[in-house]
Amino acid sequence: MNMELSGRRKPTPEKSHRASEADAAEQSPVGIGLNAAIVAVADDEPVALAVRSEADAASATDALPFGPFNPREHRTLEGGLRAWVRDQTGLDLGYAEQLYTFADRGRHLEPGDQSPHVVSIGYLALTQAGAQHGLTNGVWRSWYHYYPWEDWRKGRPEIIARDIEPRLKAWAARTVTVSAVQNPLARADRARMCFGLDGTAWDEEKVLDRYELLYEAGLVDEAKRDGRVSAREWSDLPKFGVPMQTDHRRILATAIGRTRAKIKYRPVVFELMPDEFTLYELQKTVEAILGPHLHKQNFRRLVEGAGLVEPTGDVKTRTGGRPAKLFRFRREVLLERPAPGVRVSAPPSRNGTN
Amino acid sequence: MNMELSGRRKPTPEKSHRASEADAAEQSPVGIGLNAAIVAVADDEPVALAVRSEADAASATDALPFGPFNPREHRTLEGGLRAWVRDQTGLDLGYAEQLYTFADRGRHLEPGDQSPHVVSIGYLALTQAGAQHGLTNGVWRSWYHYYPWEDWRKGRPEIIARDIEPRLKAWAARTVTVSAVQNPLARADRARMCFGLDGTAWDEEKVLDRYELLYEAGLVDEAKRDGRVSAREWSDLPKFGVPMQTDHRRILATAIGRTRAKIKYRPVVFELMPDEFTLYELQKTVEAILGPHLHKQNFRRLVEGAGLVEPTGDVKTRTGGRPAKLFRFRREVLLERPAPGVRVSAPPSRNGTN
DNA sequence: TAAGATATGCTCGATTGGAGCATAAAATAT
DNA sequence: ATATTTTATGCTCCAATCGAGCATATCTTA
Repeated sequence: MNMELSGRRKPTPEKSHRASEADAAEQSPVGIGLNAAIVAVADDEPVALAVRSEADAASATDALPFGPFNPREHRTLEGGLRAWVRDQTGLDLGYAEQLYTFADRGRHLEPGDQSPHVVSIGYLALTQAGAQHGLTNGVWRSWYHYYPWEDWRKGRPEIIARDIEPRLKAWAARTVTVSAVQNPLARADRARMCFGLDGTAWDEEKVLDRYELLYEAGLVDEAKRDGRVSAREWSDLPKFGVPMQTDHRRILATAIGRTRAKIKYRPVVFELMPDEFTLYELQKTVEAILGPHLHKQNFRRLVEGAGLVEPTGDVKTRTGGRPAKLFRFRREVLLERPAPGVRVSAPPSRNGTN
Repeated sequence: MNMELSGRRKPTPEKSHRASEADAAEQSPVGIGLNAAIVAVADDEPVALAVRSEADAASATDALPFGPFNPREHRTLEGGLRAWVRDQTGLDLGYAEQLYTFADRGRHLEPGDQSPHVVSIGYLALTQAGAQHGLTNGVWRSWYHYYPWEDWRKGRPEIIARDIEPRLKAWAARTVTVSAVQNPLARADRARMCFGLDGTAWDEEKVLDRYELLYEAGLVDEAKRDGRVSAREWSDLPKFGVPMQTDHRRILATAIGRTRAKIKYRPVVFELMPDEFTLYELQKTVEAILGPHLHKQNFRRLVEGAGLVEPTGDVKTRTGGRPAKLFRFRREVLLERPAPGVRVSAPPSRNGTN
């Protein structure tokens, strides 16, 4: 809930009433950067492509592939993105969608820093992790490397109860409840909603909210790096995931949340799959992304019933048991129903407390 | 489906492998503009705030409120937006969310035009249309002023069968089916999906897709203005909604689509309502946005059952019949369920042909 | 050849949500 | 006043959806 209200009132020149867009360029030249969160699933593990920031060899951190947007060279943002992603990593992106534009990174600059402002536009791309796609730079790293609290594949991750919950509660208690306007939700409530504390349900889509809460509370490394006061109030902090350059972890969190949401109402899983696959492989891929809460028989029924797949006629043997039929994505669904996706129900509250 | 693949391959300097974001600023200084699609519902009519572009008095067109983003003055995009929206229109925005960043507007420039590139970041804001909010500039105009084909309140709008369908079919027939790679969906299929032709269901969220299809087909005024070839192949075109400056109609279309989608899974309707309201007023507001496909009794049951509202104890008389109970939004739901919204089912195919 | 593993079909029951009937309580017409 | 109209609101019925489990098929492996 971005409810920040700016109290400032600047003088109103006549000109501000004119909707001439050319004004903007004169007033605030900034650089446009494109960040790509390139997502795949490799061996039932959800991964993202990371590169190493070499800006400072000593303190090299992970980063998302990044490139400038040059409007003279590329007509569209997405075109520019595809071009440098290919140059930089060797990947030809298939599916790509815009995520969010981040510009409020003043907090990342040292006071007095005069470096130019950069607006970065985050993109989500889905691809297959197979080596056949000619990756030349960067490495696939598990999502959960950066966000261990998101990994519910073996039940509720320990880090939540052990490291996160007590500190967030302490952080919440530390506050006078200032203006409810600026902070529409109290800290304790936000912590409860985000991390499913006290019996509240876990919402796998709130990836960004969770990361930002940890940032605000000063728990993730980026908070300390950025000089957040809240980060100075802790001692002996354990590791809350691997940090990334500037705000790349925010962008990747946005990408993960979007992927988890979108997979449910658009047939985007198939961007992550090879041409032919078994239904169980498909299920494993969905579970890698959402968490393992799927009933096998029902998953089959839903996917087949929605007309999302069709059998190729072949079977895949060596599955360890009865050979599985191979299926392919039925592209025609796109011409039939308006919005099919892999509908999956909410997990039956595997939350322990409830 | 933005599947455009850039075939270009530019030289790969060493530096492009470095993820230093500062590069961007040096390479492509552009202006950042913020566009606000400010949405409200007035007298059961969904409206957006429009200002008049005075750039050229002779050919004044409607525009969305627009302002530059100056990173030196504002720390966040949203903060900057709120500031100039207030200065320009007198409105204090409540709810606001980022929509999309548009940068590919080379097509809007005359060949050889050297004017600086502007990236514009679109925002959606929801507010109440009441005069008490001190509007000082701009006018509320109905959505359907700009997109008459979106107005299904009295059934399928005539303009679809009379003006749109035949021309889109002609436009589709005019084509050799070039590469299926660049055009993942054939023109005819896109037309059918977007406008619910030939018995296909109407998807009220596809507002942007519909507008962009009409643009591509050269039917909306902006296409002619931008010198689109497809626009030159028509004669005696009727009016396909009122045009707007540059790509503001795209932005507003995005806003409308997002509003229609979001109202279903987040309690955002209440941003459009006064503090107290009757359930019927709430229903009318939802219907203004989505179209009138709601069963009154069920709507009540769903809204009350979801715990979205609570009675104030008062009633509103002078409703023309039995006085209606007044309700208010139960803000506590935000602390309970993860994602409540005004769940409404798909319209029972009010499509005529099926 | 038996045991184990995976694939796949089918049924049952709870929940959800669409549709309509019936009644309550006001405004308005007669 | 009384009847009629209009809106509000409670309740029931029914179809579709979906979670859950049983049963069976067909392979691999010991």
